[in-house]
Amino acid sequence: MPDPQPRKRAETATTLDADAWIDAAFDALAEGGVDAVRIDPLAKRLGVTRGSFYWHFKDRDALHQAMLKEWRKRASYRVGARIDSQTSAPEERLRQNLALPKASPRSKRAAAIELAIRLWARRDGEAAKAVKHIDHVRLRYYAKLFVETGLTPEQARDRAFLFYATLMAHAYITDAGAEVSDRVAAMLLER
Amino acid sequence: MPDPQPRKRAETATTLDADAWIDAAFDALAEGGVDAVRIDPLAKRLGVTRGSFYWHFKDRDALHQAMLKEWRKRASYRVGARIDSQTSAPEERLRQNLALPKASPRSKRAAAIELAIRLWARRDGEAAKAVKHIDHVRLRYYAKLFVETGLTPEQARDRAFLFYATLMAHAYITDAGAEVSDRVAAMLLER
DNA sequence: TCGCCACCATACACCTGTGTATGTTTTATA
DNA sequence: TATAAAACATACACAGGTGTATGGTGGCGA
Repeated sequence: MPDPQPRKRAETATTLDADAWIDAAFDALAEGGVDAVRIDPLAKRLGVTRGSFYWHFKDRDALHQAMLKEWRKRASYRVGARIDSQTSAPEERLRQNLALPKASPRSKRAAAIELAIRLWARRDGEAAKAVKHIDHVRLRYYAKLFVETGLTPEQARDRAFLFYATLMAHAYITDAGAEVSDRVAAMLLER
Repeated sequence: MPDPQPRKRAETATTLDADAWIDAAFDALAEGGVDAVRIDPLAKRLGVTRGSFYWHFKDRDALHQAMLKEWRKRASYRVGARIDSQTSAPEERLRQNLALPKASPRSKRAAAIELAIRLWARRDGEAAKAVKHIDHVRLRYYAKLFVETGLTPEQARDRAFLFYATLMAHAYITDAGAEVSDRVAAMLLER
């Protein structure tokens, strides 16, 4: 996710470095959960020392909160981007949501991040709020699309749940079965 | 999970204490992931010192492997128990699988454990093997039941995937929607 | 070009966890 | 009840992480 937009020179540099810390933090999160988001290892990855971190963040918890804020933004953005997309047919947009996570390296990382945050949410209230919010946004969005395909609101909610569940299972179940989840997805869209 | 079966007196005491460590380890796993499975905190919970641990286990990794072994046993047992159950109707057995995780305290813990192990599996090969195995066992079992309801093997595999996905979503999505997942489950069984 | 400030490095005190070596107590069996 | 093994406690060396205080450096604006 490159962000080469310069606003003010000084401010860009500051923001960019804080984002670099956050990006590295997400890498660590994907690999080992929240507890793996440690300052010293991140500093080694970034080629700097702890001094840099404590310039951009107050403490470790500040980084955690910044990560949650960033995740909320990204997850909401992905939904919003599809809403504003030109491909107006709802079936097509749903199909895109299924096509994207096709075992790409990025989607694997995203799945690991979601797993880590969901586990994190079991002990952290803020993380729990973020997960609840994102789940709500996604389910609302999927239901909205299914309504546009002609289903009743109740039917659409049920179908959206199944749709979301299929996405999750496809991402979390290691025993692939790619063909199976493909046929299942087709079922969800064409019935 | 009480296990009041005495085999030999001495051996029972030994086994019981090792299991006590493993049980406490699962508590820590559910709350904070593998990294939270630390010897000293566990010792404090159990009211003993590190000396006890290093009597029953070689090192921390030995405890981790023992946990994976135990999880494989439990997860397989749950499926096996339903297979040997008296309620022979496959629809009824499927319904039981849906009814059990009804937000009970135990099922919440089990869900957290599964989440933690799935995240763990991203960096540990043994954990990955265990998850893959359990997923396979469960999907096979659900598909078998759906075949008994009259579906073709291919239909049964698809339906089993949806069924498993619904279970996972019900356990992992915090934004409850209990009614929705109930209606969805009914759909999966009655169509 | 001079100084200031953003940015990072260094050094320090402290804490928590691991693993090991060696006591000390309990338990069971002869 | 004497005694050996089982089960746990204690003490130590070491590693890695957090936070803070303070020192260094490079760029850029007057």
